[in-house]
Amino acid sequence: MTERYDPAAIEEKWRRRWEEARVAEVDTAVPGDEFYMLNMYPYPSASRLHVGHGRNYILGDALYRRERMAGRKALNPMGWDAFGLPAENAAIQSGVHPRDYTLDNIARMKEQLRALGLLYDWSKELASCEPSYYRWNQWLFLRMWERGLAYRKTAPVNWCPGCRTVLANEQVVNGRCERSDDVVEIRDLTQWFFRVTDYAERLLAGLDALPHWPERVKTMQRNWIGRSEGAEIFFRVEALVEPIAVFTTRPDTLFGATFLALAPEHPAVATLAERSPDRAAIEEFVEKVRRESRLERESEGGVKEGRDAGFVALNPATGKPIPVWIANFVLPEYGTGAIMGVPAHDQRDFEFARQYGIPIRPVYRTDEAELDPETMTAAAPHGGYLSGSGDWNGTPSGPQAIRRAVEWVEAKGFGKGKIVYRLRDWLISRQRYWGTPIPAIHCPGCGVVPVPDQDLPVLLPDDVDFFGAGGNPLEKSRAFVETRCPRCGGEARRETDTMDTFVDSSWYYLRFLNPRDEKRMVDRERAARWMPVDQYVGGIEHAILHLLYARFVCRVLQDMDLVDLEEPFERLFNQGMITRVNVATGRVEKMSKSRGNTVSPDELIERFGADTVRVYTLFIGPPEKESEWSEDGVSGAYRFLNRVHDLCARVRDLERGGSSGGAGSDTPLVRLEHRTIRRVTEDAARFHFHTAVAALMEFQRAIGEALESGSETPAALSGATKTLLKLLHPVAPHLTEEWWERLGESPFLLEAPWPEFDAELATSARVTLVVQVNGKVRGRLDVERGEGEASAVDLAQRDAQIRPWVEGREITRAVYVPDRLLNLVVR
RNA sequence: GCCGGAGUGGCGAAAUUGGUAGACGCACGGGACUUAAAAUCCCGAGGGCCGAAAGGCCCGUGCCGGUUCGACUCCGGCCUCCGGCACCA
Repeated sequence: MTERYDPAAIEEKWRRRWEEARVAEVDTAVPGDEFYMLNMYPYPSASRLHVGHGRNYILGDALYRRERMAGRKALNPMGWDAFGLPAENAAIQSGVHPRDYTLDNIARMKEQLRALGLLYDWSKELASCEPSYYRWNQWLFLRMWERGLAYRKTAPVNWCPGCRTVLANEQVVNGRCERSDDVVEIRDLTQWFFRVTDYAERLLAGLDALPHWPERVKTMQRNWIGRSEGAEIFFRVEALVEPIAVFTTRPDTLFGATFLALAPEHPAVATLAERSPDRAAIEEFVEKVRRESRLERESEGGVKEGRDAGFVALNPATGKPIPVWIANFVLPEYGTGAIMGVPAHDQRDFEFARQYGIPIRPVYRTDEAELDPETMTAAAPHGGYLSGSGDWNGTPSGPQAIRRAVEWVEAKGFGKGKIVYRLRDWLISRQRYWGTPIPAIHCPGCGVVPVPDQDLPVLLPDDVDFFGAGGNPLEKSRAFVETRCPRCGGEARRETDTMDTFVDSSWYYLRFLNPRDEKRMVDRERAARWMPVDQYVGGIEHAILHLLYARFVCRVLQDMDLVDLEEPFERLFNQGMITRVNVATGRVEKMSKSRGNTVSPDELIERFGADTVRVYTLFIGPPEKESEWSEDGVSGAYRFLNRVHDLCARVRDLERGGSSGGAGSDTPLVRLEHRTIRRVTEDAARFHFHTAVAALMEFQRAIGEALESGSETPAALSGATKTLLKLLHPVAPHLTEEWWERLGESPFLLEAPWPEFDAELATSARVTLVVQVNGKVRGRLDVERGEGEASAVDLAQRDAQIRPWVEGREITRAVYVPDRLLNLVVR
């Protein structure tokens, strides 16, 4: 009949045409109607994209193309999160230099992005492993150091004695090194931190100013920041000069504090151990807990364990002595690393107290019912409201009582009100080679000295040894390590820690606006025009860390007056993951390289073309939900594009035959056309391309039927077909560009305006009115739009289907929803 | 335990504010075209019951209850699954 659909030829042709015309490149210096579209940049360790990631980029491209057709000047850049552990592991395992490995993967992934027909402004491309990028990480670090936002402190790390390396949590399996199987030690190392906790309050408050962020992400960030109001209370302890500070969210239960518990890591523990007759036992316990992995120690159902330190503290409220314990469930990094134990009003304290026979003393009588009666009678003879013994009127629990309790604690001089956060400072040090060198120099005389700005960038050396004795390869590079102190000129050592890759990704959205700028990190003026990012698209897995750090760094830059911007991402869209059945486990799991259930788009592109892969990937389901991948549906997408192709060919032949007659302005096809424009426009606005494609499938079929039956003029058919091409373009760009041109229009369809609908024409003239009797559907009436209630009731009563249900009964009520439904309530 | 999300045909799913449940697609069945197959096109289809058929009735959106003329949608209680976080004081 007609020529066959040849996706390979069409797609290569348009990839070239778009590239040659540089359609995606924008001059960020020239003002326009800016729309900044950003995909989270890919991490080129996985060597190939899989369809799970593919959905991110395909959706992003569809949104981008849609914005272009809406007439916006739109920027859609792509960069590479190029540093990181996998590249370094590849070097150790296969001897490939991380740089070669990374650049190789970038090249391959770029090829895949191109094959999918994704339009990026490659003139803005950046890779975080280039000195032109990471020098600004270093510059930022120095500025933060000056402001006290970068600092050093000790923190425990997983140390593998065999590899002489620090391990990531995920490299520790059952307390052993994943690679060498050595038992992992916990070592304290002095490391660099960013003081993100200083910004906790602002980061929390800022969430309220993000109406276009998914609620679930904001909730996750709120929980992560974890603000708690309470009080810091001081307990005098015999044998210690300084009192022990505890943090509690329930100062109102102070009367019920029957023990004090310290984290084994608490600084006072060493002193207590020294002065204890039981020193060996305490130290042994401390060591044991410290060896437990974080995971074990914090896991649900973990065993609570403690040792009585053998000393006594004074409860400031009762003046009575209480025992001091050391307990594994007290965490050193939260609050003060010490708690007051109130077994009557805290589940954990209760369990601990029962286990070790510590008295339980309720403060609120109303809470007694919640307590174990057995233990209560045995251990807690005392009861009574605090109002009786304290200075405030205690209403059990509640924010009111707590607020009053704080005031009371302050008035009595027991302590002071305090807000603590669950959020911890951002550990940016990595004992790795493949990252941004931290620009610091250790001088025996001057201490830790910053690298002067004019010496930036501190280049990552290429010739390092990945083998031999293990450890950070940078430490063994004499050319790198040996340097001079910038202050005294004496011999000194360079810092060999490198930065966490989240530093790279926390400001890259600004750098796309001036990627080759050697004079400054960010361009204030361009940022003022382009920022915030209008639409950020990425996976839900970055909901907390990346997005929180990006918000943090943005505020830091604002405080440094480098940009006038509080929040970097105005609209955020997080796709759900693509899942797939894992043959090994039989379970449906998220698609990931480590689980080995990935599908590469390459083979599908080869078989069906990129347009089919795009249509199917978007058709699979709503993008915000997770979707299970199955290849069974791909042929449906392919068949649809074939039908579009055939339809266009026939419309072209019709036009060649000489068109006669103008397009009708109010025909069934025209009305459907407008209805389809409305549906697709609205669906695309909420990223629901799956229903948009469904609408386009119906539209395509209707045009085909009209063509077959001759019920519409050639002009109407041609107009409808071109509308179909426009609406389909964001999803299937190559095929639609091709037929746009073949039907005599000039390229690019990408630059053609998005069609508009006429609200009047988008509604059909006749509607189906559903008739219910007592809420059950009993018939349907075909009526004029806007049919009145009286005549609808009349029609219904005379309808053969409906009559038997109402005949001989009294209609007590009629609910009429015009153009939709008539419900007759009968008795 | 806490937070978030979900549960609808054989499967992926749709139903924009409470108003025709299952659009669109996959797989399946039947038919057309073909010497044949593939491809393509057309038709059918939630379950049960009645009927020769046309057609009709009942049930049906995880479970139980409620509000309403009317509930996939709202409210209360529960179950299951997925994801995230967690002895956070």
